Amino acid sequence: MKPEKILNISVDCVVFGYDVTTKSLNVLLIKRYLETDNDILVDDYVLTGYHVYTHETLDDTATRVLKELTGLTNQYKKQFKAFGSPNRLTSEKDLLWIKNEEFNSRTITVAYYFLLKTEDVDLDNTNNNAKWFPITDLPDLGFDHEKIIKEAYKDLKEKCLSEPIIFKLLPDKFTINDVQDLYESILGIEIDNRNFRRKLISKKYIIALDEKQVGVSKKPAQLYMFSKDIYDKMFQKNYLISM
Amino acid sequence: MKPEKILNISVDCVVFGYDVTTKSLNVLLIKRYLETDNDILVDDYVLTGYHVYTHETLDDTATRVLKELTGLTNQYKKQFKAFGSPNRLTSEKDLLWIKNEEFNSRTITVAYYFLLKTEDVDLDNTNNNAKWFPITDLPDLGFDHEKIIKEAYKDLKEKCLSEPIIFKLLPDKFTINDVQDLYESILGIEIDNRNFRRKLISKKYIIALDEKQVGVSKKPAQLYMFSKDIYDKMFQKNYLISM
DNA sequence: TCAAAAGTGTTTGTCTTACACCCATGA
DNA sequence: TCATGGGTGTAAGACAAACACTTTTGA
Repeated sequence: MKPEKILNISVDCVVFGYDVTTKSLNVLLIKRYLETDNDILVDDYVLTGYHVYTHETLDDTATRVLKELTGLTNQYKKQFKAFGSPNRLTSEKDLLWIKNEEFNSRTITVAYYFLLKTEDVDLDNTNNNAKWFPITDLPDLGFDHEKIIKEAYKDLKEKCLSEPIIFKLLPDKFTINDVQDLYESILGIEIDNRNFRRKLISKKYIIALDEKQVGVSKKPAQLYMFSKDIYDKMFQKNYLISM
Repeated sequence: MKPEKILNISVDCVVFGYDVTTKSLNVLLIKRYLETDNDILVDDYVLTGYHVYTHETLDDTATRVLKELTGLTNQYKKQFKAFGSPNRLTSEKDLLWIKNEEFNSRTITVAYYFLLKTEDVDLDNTNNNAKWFPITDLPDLGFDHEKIIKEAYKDLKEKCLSEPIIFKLLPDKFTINDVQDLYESILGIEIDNRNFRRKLISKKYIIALDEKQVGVSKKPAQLYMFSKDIYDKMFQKNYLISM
């Protein structure tokens, strides 16, 4: 039985990756290009996404979409919002583009974001014209995808304050300063290094390894890892009313 | 032009209301009943919900659904999750029920919750067999609506810790103990009255009125109100990393 | 030996917690 | 005058914030 697309329901994925060396939080986007003999009709970027198949859950669709783009499975994903405005795909450009595609202009999309390690993604093996863009410097975007990315980013900012999802963006072994840099990138703030260090090291689920950085041309830093096991065991949501 | 339903996309609404006198957080549910000559085929409750119309945004649909059930508009609403499992409507009961309705068994629903003051809802004027149930004592529920309610409740628990949405569930004039009781109901915890009082009163957006309770048979309590204006002005999300 | 980033302590103030009794009122 | 829920204060400990210099390393 051939899988059957639901023509008016899609899943779009905001793929976040963090580049440790440039200290940049990035989003993975796909080139959209259409021209006639004389004219460039469409030349921008969009999120990766696809129809939901009739036999799939929404989570399944998101997982499939990520796998097709990056080859990766088992990445952190979160469904954060559905977008369903009747005119979300009705700009001139978007209608032109849709003409060549198989989907309904009245499509509702369920949006997910993924957090993954950029080092796990090999863009040269994708034939999608996929490219990383810093969240602070996005290109021209098609459909309502700028809005979707903004919402994903907002949710990520909030979530990273209350859950240790930030480690999904880092290599398994990281330095304290890596974590601080990442928080600073995501939140757009500066953090005092001494206070941050003390706070992070005091968490029982942050484990110092018997290892230091290698191949750096300066003093090599202590490496740490995040223990999900310990986190899960000790963590109980603390109900501190702090509005 | 007659509004046209999208047959595979719906919005379901979890309507939360708080009953100050019984100190119970309640959900508004609708009776679902179907019988043959001999048999009761369906006898349970469901959330209020409806198809999305082609010209509507998802928010529009939610607003319309609430208005049709309660007559209310301008209530706090939040889209919290989309549900799209292929078998979310495929229990025997649900299929029987759907046969009499106009929708597709492969329907995706975008779920919202509303927070409102029970006193604003006049159930006698609705002809929907709608009824309030305590969140702690829900009846047998149709479709995947138990799951939807659980997720809504989870989101509410989290949100009420970081945003002052709790006041949407209270009358405009309330006592400190009302607020404490409500937090205790939602979170299922006990809170120290003196500490809570101090903390709440210290918020600049909690304003003591020149008024006390009337018609109570004990010492009447001081009344307060919540000032959204002050809250909005002073509030900037404080980025305290507290995982 | 130098450049660069890693790493380190203390103080001050604020916030959280734990805890028990008196007060004002209407019946 | 009594029953009921409203309202009050303090001390101890934990946590957050501000702040500048020394150390280690590879080049």
